[in-house]
Amino acid sequence: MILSRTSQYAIQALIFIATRPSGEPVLNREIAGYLGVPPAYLAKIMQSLCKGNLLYSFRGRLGGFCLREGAEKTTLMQILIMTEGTSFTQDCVLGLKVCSDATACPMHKKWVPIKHKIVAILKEQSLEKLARAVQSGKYRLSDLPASLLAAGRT
Amino acid sequence: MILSRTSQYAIQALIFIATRPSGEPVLNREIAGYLGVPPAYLAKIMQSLCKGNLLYSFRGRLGGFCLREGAEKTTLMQILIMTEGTSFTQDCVLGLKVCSDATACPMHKKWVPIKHKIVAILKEQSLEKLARAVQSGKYRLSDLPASLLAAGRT
DNA sequence: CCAATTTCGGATAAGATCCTCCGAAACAAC
DNA sequence: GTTGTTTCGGAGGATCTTATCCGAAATTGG
Repeated sequence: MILSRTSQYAIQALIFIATRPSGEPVLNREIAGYLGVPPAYLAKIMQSLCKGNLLYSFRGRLGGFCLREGAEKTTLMQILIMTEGTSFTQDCVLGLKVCSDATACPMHKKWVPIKHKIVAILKEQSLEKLARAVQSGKYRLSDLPASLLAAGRT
Repeated sequence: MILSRTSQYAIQALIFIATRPSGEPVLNREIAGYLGVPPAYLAKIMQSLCKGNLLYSFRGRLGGFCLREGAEKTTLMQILIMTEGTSFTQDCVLGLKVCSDATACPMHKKWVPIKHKIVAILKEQSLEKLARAVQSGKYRLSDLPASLLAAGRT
């Protein structure tokens, strides 16, 4: 798998929040229900996204999570650095500790352009943009069928 | 990490064997020593590569591993399917169980071309080709300094 | 204040990956 | 046959990721 579950859940959750009216806290329970992911685990991820200054959290009756000001501009690259660390676009494909243009593994020359392309695409995708894509109805954020999702919303 | 340790060790080991005279068995101990990887673990990986019909194994005094006939033509893609399964180039980036052109996640359209490019490159790289690159001296297969590697060879 | 709701924080369990160990089997050299 | 070498196969441990649970703290509404 190219991305950890944690990263996938984090991205999905953030996009979901970005599709909702900004400023209105969204419940962890609602997000987990919509995405079909384990609520207790998602809660941990949400916590770390708060610590990463992407989200505000509110406890109690009108509680939940919402994006910090400006967080709609966050790119997938920034999110992944938070969840996967910096190494995931830097490490050598073959696992060599040092692998640069000067001292390269036999895949280096072929791999570097791919890596750059991936990073470029990840930096292009903002939460705002991805949320709009979902809102357009052309793209999905969840495996759950639309009928179930609509039911959960009421 | 984009590739599992197991996959990395497998690829490294196979390329290493491909750099050696074909038909002469190479010891697991020698491979592990050259690559700087845990010998007992590598031994398990070698076993599975035998079962995958990439290697012959010989026990006893003149034992070791060598490539099966034609195995120099094996591509990285074939090796990775053995070690990672078929999912690693198929799965959705965001983790959706179903994500196709018809019913796509918001990253799908951007991601698919990258995935195809990766697969294309993996299919281009044969053990033969990679071994020659290492033999040319321009590329390295190991983190260990050349001085140690030369010492180990005697 | 009290009750209900929600996140927080820590502990812990389940699963996968990574890694080690050891006896057994196969093989070569003597 | 004996000895030394090597892979084979199974069992187990270490560590990381994924996931669960629960009491505590914060917040709202009555």
